Amino acid sequence: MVSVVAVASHAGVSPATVSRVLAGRVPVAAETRARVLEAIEHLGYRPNEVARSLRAGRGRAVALVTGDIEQGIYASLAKHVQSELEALGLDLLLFNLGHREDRLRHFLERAPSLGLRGIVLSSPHVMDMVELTPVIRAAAESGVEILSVSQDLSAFGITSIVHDDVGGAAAAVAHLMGQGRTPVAFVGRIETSAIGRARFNGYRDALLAHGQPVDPALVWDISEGYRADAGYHAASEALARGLRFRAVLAASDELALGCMAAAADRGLAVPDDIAFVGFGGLGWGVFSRPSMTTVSLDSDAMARAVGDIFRSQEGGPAPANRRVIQAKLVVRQSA
Amino acid sequence: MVSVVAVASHAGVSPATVSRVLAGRVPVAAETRARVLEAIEHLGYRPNEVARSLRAGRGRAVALVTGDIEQGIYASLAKHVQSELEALGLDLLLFNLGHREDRLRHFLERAPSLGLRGIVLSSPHVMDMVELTPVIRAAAESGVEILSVSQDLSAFGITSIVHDDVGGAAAAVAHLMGQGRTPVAFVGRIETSAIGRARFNGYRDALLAHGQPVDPALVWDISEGYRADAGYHAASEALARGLRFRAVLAASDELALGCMAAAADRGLAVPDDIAFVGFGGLGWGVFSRPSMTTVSLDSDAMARAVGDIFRSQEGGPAPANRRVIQAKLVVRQSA
DNA sequence: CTGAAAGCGCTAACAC
DNA sequence: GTGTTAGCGCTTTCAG
Repeated sequence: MVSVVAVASHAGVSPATVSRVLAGRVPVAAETRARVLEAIEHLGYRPNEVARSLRAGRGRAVALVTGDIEQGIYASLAKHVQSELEALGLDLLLFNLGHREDRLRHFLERAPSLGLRGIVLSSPHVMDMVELTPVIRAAAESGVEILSVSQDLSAFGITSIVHDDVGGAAAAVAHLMGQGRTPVAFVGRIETSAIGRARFNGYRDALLAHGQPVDPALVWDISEGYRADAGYHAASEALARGLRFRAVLAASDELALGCMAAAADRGLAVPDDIAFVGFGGLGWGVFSRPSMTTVSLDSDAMARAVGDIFRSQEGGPAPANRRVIQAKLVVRQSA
Repeated sequence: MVSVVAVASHAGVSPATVSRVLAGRVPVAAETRARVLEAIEHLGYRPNEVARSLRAGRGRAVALVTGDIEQGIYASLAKHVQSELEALGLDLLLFNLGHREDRLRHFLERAPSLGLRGIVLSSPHVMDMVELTPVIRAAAESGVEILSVSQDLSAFGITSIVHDDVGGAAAAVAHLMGQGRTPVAFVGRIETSAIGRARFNGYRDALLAHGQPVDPALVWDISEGYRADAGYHAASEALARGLRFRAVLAASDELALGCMAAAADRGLAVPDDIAFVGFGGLGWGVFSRPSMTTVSLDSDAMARAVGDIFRSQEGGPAPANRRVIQAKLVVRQSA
């Protein structure tokens, strides 16, 4: 690997000067700079990022910690965050928890020694903040910017970028009520999911606001993950038990798809017999049949907000400790 | 950050001894080791990975370069590869090309300076190997292990892990022929996609093997991406033009979903009027209605093969230059 | 405006 | 078995 020393000797200057030309913050004689630039070009020199990181005390990587990258919403977030970071000259380290939340702690403990610039927590899982706080504080003190995307941890002093899950769920319920599709069931109140809980709260509050009861039998908890199979099983069981409901609000598009399949398998018409609303706004929702009405989340806006945090680190104004992104109901065929 | 020096002084030994205890390759007196371990524990010491990387000349990160992480198959691959790498103590750097292939070159140029352990190329895009070869060679010479996953680049000396796309496509065609669903159309021969091309070749060869003509009007190129909308538009147009076909083989599950939507929108019955086969075997395919017959790809097996490469780097036997993973037809309702 | 020198944290030689 | 030393490649004082 060609180093500063090689460039320096080729240009007949000292390594320090090469470094100065690279940094561009200190004046260097135009003629000297030209010679250095020529040498860099000639030798194909690339500054060693590892050495820079060691020197600087931190590197240029930001970790994205997801619950499950296979779920469309996290994949979408990963895409946009990567793109945003790249524009800032930062790299994205991907860490997928795969619903094994104990691994989060180990990762956080490793963070300072990895020289991470930041960590974007994007797990829906309810975290044991009592256990995690010391680790997070240690990381933060060593200069790692920690933020939560999707789950609100601002109460714990962690900058959070969240969707208006409550508002989104409420909009969905209002839409269903407006069509007279009651009762409305809810699927996806995973006990361990902070997001599932928030969406459930929005559903519950909206029902109450409309003077509707919240029927526990119509709230389907699922054990883990927001995958289609969980939705299928929950809805199938409800239908088998003869529960009466005219609509289902699901905590993810995948869950909603599973539910719709269960309805279809019983010969029910969507949305006439039962209407379905998903959460996420994933691309394929347009092409399911019936196409999916969904509370659309804006990964791009979330990613831009993440970018803002890291931009502000470079001297700009610090963004708010809590940033809320709107969730918008997209009405299609299923409701 | 607590360093070796701090640990050393706390344990009353030299930094080198601490390092030796950590490495575990050199004998250290049991009593000394215990003192060091105690100091490490006591101070909460974590070796600085950046310093290690600088010293060792390379780090512990492997980059996964995807075409589009939002596509289910790449998200799935990312998940499994991350998990596999983690077991090896390696981190995953995610780089999403987003179909802007010129960025690949820049990334490859940066690779050596990032101290990457390896690069997993997982883009379907046809690469300009004439342009890329020098960059790849430079990276390889600096110790970065480069491998291609999904696209066969073994002819260029790049270890490749590929699915049997040809065999998978052939199995799909054979299945459709066995049901008498001819003619069979193909969607997704993207000009710039090596994988789309491979799958098309399998389709073409299988048709010919069955004594069927390959009708150019039934091969739908799409401009970019394997998204559902492209499939929808291609199939809609074909139907609008009155083209006659009884089945469609799509180069991705997303494309197939789009095609099925187009058929549904025209009131056609699936699979009776037209049958559809996707490519990928994504989880939600079970829950589309009709559920999707698909050529199932095995991201997990691919990831394990990737893991094998990096395991072998640590001294084991080097795996073959080309590894083929079977693609298996999964028959569901759509065909 | 430029050079010399120190040092980020670690480990591999090389002594002892 | 253990300590001393040097150096990975870079940037940043500190001199000049």
